Amino acid sequence: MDIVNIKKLAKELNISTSTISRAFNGSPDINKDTKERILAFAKEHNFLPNHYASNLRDKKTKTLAVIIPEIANDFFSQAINGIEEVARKKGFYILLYRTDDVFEKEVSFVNYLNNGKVDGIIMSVSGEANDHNYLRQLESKNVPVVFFDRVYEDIDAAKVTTNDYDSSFDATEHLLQTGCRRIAYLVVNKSISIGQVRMQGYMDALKKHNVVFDDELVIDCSNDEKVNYKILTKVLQEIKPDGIFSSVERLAFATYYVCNDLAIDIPKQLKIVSFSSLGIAPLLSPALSTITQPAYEMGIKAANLLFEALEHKAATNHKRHVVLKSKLFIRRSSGE
Amino acid sequence: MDIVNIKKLAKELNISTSTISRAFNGSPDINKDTKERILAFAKEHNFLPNHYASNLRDKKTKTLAVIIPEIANDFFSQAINGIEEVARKKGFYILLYRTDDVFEKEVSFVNYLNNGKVDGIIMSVSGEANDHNYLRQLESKNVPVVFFDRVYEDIDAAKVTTNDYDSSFDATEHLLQTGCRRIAYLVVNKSISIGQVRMQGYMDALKKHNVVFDDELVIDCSNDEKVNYKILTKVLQEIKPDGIFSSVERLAFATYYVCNDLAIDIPKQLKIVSFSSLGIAPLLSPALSTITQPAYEMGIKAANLLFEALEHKAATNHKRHVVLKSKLFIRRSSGE
DNA sequence: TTGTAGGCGTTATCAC
DNA sequence: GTGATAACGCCTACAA
Repeated sequence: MDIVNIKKLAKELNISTSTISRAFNGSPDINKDTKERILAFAKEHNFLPNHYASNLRDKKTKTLAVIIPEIANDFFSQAINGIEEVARKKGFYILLYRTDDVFEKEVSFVNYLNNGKVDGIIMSVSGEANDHNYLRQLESKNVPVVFFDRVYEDIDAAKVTTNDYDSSFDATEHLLQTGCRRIAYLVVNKSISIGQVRMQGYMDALKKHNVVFDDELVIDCSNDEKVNYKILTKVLQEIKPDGIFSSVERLAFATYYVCNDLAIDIPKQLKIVSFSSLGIAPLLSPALSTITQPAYEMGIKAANLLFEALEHKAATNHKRHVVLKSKLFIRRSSGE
Repeated sequence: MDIVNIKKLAKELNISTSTISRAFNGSPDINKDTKERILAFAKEHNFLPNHYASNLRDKKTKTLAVIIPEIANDFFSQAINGIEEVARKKGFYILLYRTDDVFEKEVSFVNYLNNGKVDGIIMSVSGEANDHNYLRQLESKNVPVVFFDRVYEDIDAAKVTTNDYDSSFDATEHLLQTGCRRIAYLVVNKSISIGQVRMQGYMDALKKHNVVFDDELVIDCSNDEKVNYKILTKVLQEIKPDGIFSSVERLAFATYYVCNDLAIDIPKQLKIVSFSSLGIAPLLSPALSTITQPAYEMGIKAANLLFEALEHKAATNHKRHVVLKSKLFIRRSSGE
């Protein structure tokens, strides 16, 4: 017997489809025995209500989209874990999308979602200096959005970030205090707000310590490892910084590789601090000093904000911006 | 104007819903001008066909589920990247689910999918010695399944694995050749097939070199880092192996931490080789010798197998098992 | 407590 | 090349 829908089940059981529906939806208006009989029979025949049909009826997808620049990255994968944790408790499922930091992919995916595909969206964005109207359209369709880590300031959505300015200031100051005077700032995308905020912390720390900001020391890197290797090789050979403040984990690793090949001693000749969520930073050679963001907690918080918006549609007008604290871990790469 | 569905669009344009539908589905039976007019108008009003309604009609979800034990793990996140890559090209989306290596979660999620929620499933499994009937039910509903890395041998589905036996044999032999005689085998879940296959390679290498297998040297670890730390501390203090062959990346890291704290010198006092997809293994202190699986390629392959099954439902009867090759990288943790 | 009927938004079939 | 209509599987008034 190949029972596939509520109708056939109804026929088999000599019962109406509505009663069956009630059995599956925790309705109080149903006899306990009837319900048990239905559920038992359904289970036996391996039946479950079709999610798409239910959704078509009541416009609840129980699904949320997570849009991030990359997956194979400790920060993001930990954040996903946090989001998943919350989503699961709520009985929600996750549609995952990776933008590779390409703005167009972000736009096309968000547009695709713009038709009742998901109940809400959690994202870390990829393109700053662009038109963000595709996001405003979601708002008009009541699909709440929560940004985490990388946000668009011009969009009125809930946001979860970390105290990037302070961390960057502290990390730079730390490098200065260990004696660095020519600190390079490594960044992938200067234009996105997070890159700017972090750079501001860096600049202000320099200023406080009367070190002149040198434009040459702001190193714009790429997403391509080989390109970064070349860029950094050139920087270490020609610009010769004595400190590195990396706003992106990947760039710190690239620096390590270059130092290995150029036989530059970390931390003697070059001190390094980097934003990083790598759990095994202490195991690197030398142990990497990190600004570690609470990635998992950020995921949890972002998901909670989303569910708040979902659950009290009304109170959604005051969008919240939650700022969590990162932690600076000083290790051998910037110490003695 | 708040156009939300094909009907209202039709009214606005003085055109039938069928024509609009045709415009969106690349039907040849439509006047080019009409089509352009419709698409332009739709775009202007931010309309897209509702995915759930379409699905209800033609039973194509354009979505596939990816079920894995963990996300924050280089192997799996790289594999997801590969899967995503292929899925995207096919216009498919990904529903991600993490089992935390808990068999019950795997079952409950798969059961949830058992109602037309997705077109296919790619998974790396979590519970070996169990009843896998929940998976057989998918088969009857024509939801193809592809396993990767961790598979159930008793389920007739396409599989993508690596040459685990050979790699394990080679890694163990390498340790023996560097002089190790008491090599501990670290494993998380002895019972799953992948743990067994890797252990067999280990045992056979021992035998070939006339080293007696010692049960005491098979170290059953957990998913909890603190517990592992304790277990490994005890092992290094009491059982005192001179080599470690770790079937799971995480356990190698734990060993590093323990060695740091016990002041055990790697590789002088203890040599280590581990399965690992960590890109920065060379940057560890000391650089970690790894068996590196082609995670990304495995994801690609798994997704391709799934699409094959999806596209030629007929030819699905001979399920394929693809075996890719891992690579042994010998670095300082097991050398001089 | 249970049943009937209409509709969610789309598309395939058939007619024109 | 276009339009009317039924159906996909489910849920919720409303009626009984």
